[in-house]
Amino acid sequence: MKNSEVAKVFQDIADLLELKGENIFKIRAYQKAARAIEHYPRELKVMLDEGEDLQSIPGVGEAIAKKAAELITTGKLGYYENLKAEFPDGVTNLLAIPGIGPKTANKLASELRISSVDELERAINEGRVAKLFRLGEKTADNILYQIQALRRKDQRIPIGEALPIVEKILGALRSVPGMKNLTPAGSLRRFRETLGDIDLMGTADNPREVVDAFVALPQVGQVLAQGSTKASAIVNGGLQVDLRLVEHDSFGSLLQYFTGNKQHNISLRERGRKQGLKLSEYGITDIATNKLEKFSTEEAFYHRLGLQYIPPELREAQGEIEMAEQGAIPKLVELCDIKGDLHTHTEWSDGHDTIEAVALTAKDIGYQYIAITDHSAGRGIAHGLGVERLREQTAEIKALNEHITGIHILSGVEVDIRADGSLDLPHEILSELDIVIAAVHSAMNQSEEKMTRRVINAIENPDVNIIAHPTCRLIGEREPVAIDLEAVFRAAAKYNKIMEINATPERLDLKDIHAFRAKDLGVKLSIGTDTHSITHLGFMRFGVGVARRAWCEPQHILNTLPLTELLAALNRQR
DNA sequence: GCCGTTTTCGGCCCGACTGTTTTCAGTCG
Ligand SMILES: Nc1nc2c(ncn2[C@H]2C[C@H](O)[C@@H](COP(=O)(O)OP(=O)(O)OP(=O)(O)O)O2)c(=O)[nH]1
Ligand SMILES: [Mg+2]
Ligand SMILES: [Mg+2]
Ligand SMILES: [Zn+2]
Repeated sequence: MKNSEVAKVFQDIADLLELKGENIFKIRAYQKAARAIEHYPRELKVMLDEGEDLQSIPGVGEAIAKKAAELITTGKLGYYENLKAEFPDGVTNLLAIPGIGPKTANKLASELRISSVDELERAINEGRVAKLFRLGEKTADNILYQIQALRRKDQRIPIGEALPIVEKILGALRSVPGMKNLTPAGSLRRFRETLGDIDLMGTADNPREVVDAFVALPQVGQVLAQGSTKASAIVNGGLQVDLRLVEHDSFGSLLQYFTGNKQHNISLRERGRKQGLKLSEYGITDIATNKLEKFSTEEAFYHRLGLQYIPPELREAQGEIEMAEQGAIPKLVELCDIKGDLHTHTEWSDGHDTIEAVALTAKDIGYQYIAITDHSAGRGIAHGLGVERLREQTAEIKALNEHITGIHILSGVEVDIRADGSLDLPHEILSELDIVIAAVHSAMNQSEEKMTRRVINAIENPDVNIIAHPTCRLIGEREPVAIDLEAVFRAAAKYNKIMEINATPERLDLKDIHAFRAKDLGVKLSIGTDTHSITHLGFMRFGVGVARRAWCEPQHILNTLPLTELLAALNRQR
């Protein structure tokens, strides 16, 4: 059973306990544990197999660890089954409707016997909901609207899709009079791979005026909430934007609050409490004197708490506060540390541009080197290169290297890993190349055992340097293949092979928590854009974002090495 | 249910907005 499935069960337990009216802190404990498990860098099943204690996960104690073990080993959880039996099926679906919390859901279930979204819709249309105590016409209308919105919209948006839209919204917001220090926050600033909404913030002499001007923008549709310091609205026909404003001198504390994540904020605030301090978006209040201290920067805010600054990408409540206490936050890799791109395609296979165009664009970016890694001729790949074409390409690259200055082109290939684990090209040609990346492109529904064996086979192959997009997932479109990454990483560490962080925004593969685990096991990583057109070279920022969320420093990333050291490292591998 | 550099018991983040409220509960960020 996968972590995501375990997390779902605990989240569902939390929902059921809410409906039941259980102690709120017990509910929060389940919610916290569910989130922690969902984002934990190791599979709980593997931990159990290796006899490790699940209580090392923050928020997981004796009771939840025991329940998780039962769930994973037997596939069922008695406590959960009993709890579910107390409620009609599907009643927790009501809680997914924005505006409906446990009290309302409970009321709907107990007084109107409603246990599904469809039933709720009918009841509203028949006027039964508005008659309930403390509900009314407006509330009923709002619920109806939210039901329809929920049916339209497809959950979370990949960050790669969101960023161009965010740029447009930022452009429009900059024109709002009085708006200062406009800044992205929330999951967008933390660089999560998908975003639930777009959180933007700023400062103003008069926040209310700016909020009013925001909702009046032509791009802004339905306004979900609007007050004197913030507004939530649907922008560009779908995306929810949360805009928050404070006065100028609270910029640092607002940025801290609004960047999150929620659990990071709660943990930080609990820690502050123990020092007699009350933390909020307005600043830090000394509880004894009731004096509010304001902060213009986040750095000062964290320092006031005796903590090292924590980069946004690390604020996921996975031990970063304890590390900051000890001054142990690493200096994360940055875009400017990247010396070249190791995964690109040209018109020689399925790319759009010439080798020269790709190389010159890379040079403009400031890279020292660029690897051309077109596809091999394997099954399912259009325009892949065979031995002869690859030799021709190598000759052309050699010629180009002689007349282009300021950038070195590596000749390489992205060789297909066949279903049986063998490579699509023979040793003779692979050994002539500067770099060989290998990847799965077909037969993706193999069993976990087969797929794992297949990829480890490629890792063991002495011609291979890098395993590209190891799980083959496409965010929101294709699930990752079934593969035992723990075993793959151990093999990569043993054979000194590199795992790729594929920076194409719909891939981001390895993803953050898996890259973290690989790094922890001593596996070196590379970041490659998988460029198919020169504009894609800019995807590097997404890969760096993933690497930062994986706590990577420059030393963990192969392509932070300067050219001569890179070539030496590649040679040592083969 | 979790957790501990004051604690193994008794706390558990803090504030904004809405609707229906005659003073605040519910929900959300
Ligand atoms: N202190 C505190 N801060 C919160 C709470 N809920 C949200 N925040 C802060 C931290 C969040 O990152 C930020 C934005 O809230 P969102 O609901 O948009 O969450 P976030 O952007 O992290 O994730 P998302 O991708 O939108 O699901 O507001 C809370 O309950 N307490
Ligand atoms: Mg958000
Ligand atoms: Mg938000
Ligand atoms: Zn590729």
